[in-house]
Amino acid sequence: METVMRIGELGQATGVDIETIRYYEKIGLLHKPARSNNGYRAYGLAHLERLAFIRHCRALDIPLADVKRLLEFVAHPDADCGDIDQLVDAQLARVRVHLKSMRALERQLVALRSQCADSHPARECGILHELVAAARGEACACHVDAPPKPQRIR
Amino acid sequence: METVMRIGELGQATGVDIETIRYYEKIGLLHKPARSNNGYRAYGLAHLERLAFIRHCRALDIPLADVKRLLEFVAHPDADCGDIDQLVDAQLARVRVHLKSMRALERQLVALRSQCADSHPARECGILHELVAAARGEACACHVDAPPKPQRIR
DNA sequence: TTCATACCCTGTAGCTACTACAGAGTCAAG
DNA sequence: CTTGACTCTGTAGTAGCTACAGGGTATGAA
Repeated sequence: METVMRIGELGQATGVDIETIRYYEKIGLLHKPARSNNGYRAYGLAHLERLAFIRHCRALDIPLADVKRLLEFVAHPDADCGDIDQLVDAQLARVRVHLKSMRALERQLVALRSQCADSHPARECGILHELVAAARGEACACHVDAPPKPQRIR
Repeated sequence: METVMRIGELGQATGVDIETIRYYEKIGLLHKPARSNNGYRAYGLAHLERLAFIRHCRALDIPLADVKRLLEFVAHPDADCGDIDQLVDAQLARVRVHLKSMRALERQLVALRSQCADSHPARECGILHELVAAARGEACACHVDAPPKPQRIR
């Protein structure tokens, strides 16, 4: 008794969009499935497991390139796993950097938000004033602790 | 005495990459500057201010489409600013959602990371085991409090 | 039988916000 | 007269999808 699923069922089972599944196949992350007589993709349990694995890694925001490497480790259990912890470390570092800037961002936006509450002509808008002043390098509510020096953005 | 800058100087003054400046011009965010005899872009103070404004908004991670709207408010100070606070609110909400998921992510990655320290065959790698188990919907170190139900990602 | 509808197929283009060239022209200093 | 730093245009690439267009297929109801 073999489990065979069409793409829609696989999507349902894993919570992954159909288009995304086809995309994963196209970039070689998901193996090409067999086809039914009508040309529909026919997936088995192995596909389900692999896709669930990918999905879980993506939920951890691990880039697809790294997911690919992890899948290779899964496929070759005798290979040395020396890089796996580094891969996770790198991901953790990325997340922490992101987290730090997000926290700063939140503070800045809260400060900015406090400058304007109601509707009125834009010329009287505290938010706009803040943004314009900040752009001029003046001290602003949202960047009180930041140096006025221009820094390279992303 | 008019201030005239070439693109490189403008980039230096604002900390924005030259290619990015041209990109902003192309998408209509930055006005087309006058040209010198040799065809080089010749920027004035207005461009400097506008670009600094954009840069500051981007540092707050405000999407370019919203930056465009803000610039329209700056250009039309008599217009009602009713939407500006909502725009900032929306941005704040985005950042907070992001922040929340990032915090969860960090916890999960830390838990995952603790499963593996040294180099050994992949079949013995705790990280890999965790990921595979998680993909199967079993309780895993990184998702102890999460339901095993598949959820739509992104 | 015919029709609606709910699937599925391929292929391509779009999204955000840049970034990275290629291939050419301009200009000042040595 | 050459070198090097700057500038120009235009195109294509990045991540990770997402959204079509334009077609085929399967199933139940009228």
